[in-house]
Amino acid sequence: MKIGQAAKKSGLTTKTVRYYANIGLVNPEVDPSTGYRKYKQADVAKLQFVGTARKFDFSIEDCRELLGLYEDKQRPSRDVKNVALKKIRDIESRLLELQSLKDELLSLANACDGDDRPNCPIIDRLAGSTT
Amino acid sequence: MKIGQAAKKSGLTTKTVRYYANIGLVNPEVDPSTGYRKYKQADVAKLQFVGTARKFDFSIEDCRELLGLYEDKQRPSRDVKNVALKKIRDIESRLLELQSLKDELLSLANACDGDDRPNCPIIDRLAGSTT
DNA sequence: TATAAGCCTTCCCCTAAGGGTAAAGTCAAT
DNA sequence: ATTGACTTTACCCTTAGGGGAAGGCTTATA
Repeated sequence: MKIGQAAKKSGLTTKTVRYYANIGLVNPEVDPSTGYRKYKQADVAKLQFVGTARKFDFSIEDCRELLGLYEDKQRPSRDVKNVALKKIRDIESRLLELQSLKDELLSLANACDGDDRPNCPIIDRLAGSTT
Repeated sequence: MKIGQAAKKSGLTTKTVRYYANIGLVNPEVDPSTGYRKYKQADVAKLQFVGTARKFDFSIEDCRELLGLYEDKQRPSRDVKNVALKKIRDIESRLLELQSLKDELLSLANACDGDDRPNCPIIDRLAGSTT
């Protein structure tokens, strides 16, 4: 099938599918007379796989690795689990950062009257006041 | 003072300070004979202010707005608080997303034996298995 | 058969917030 | 005068594509 249908079936945009072909992530056949990309069912499955992995916040390079693990039906599940655990650790550290950011912002916001008067602890804090 | 010292005092890189000048965020004077940027104390304070705001995850455009509020000593604190509350809402929605991502990844990882055998629920899920 | 619609191709510029590096001008001290 | 440290602009790089132009292909219809 042509790229438009492959995109529709995989839930991606043609732009994205073409991008994946360009970076060698999902390589379709190419009709040499027209230059049109031709996608098989297996290619669509890979596109869907990548689409799902991207939703899980895996980077393109992560997806490249996962796709390799996906295609190697004999690889130890340990290899896959390690990639997932690493991603989980990434997410956890971002969660911690964001949480503490939110906490400090929230306490600043709570300390700010938020009325017509100019006094503002938020600005004071951003300006470096240590109090 | 010249850019190197302003950068040091503000805790930013010269690259960053130059960038802020280029986008009109913190505008130093320029010596027309040499082209060197000249930073005053007030400029350094603004750089520090932006540096702190950036650590709070405010975008450059947010910083531009906050800098305006910082310079206007008469603005109602409400204006500042609104910017902060919006950022807090942003952070909260990202926290929710990341948390649910982490939860699903974690349950997948827990379901995966992570041993020598190839069977892997993580791959299965990425491949679209609804189970 | 002509032609128009709708698909496909490559190519280039755009995003956020700078980092890296090169070539060239400037400043301070020797 | 020269050396070394500092500064300038300018260009390319990063993520993961999005937008759109210009031109080729295909299919349906008049």
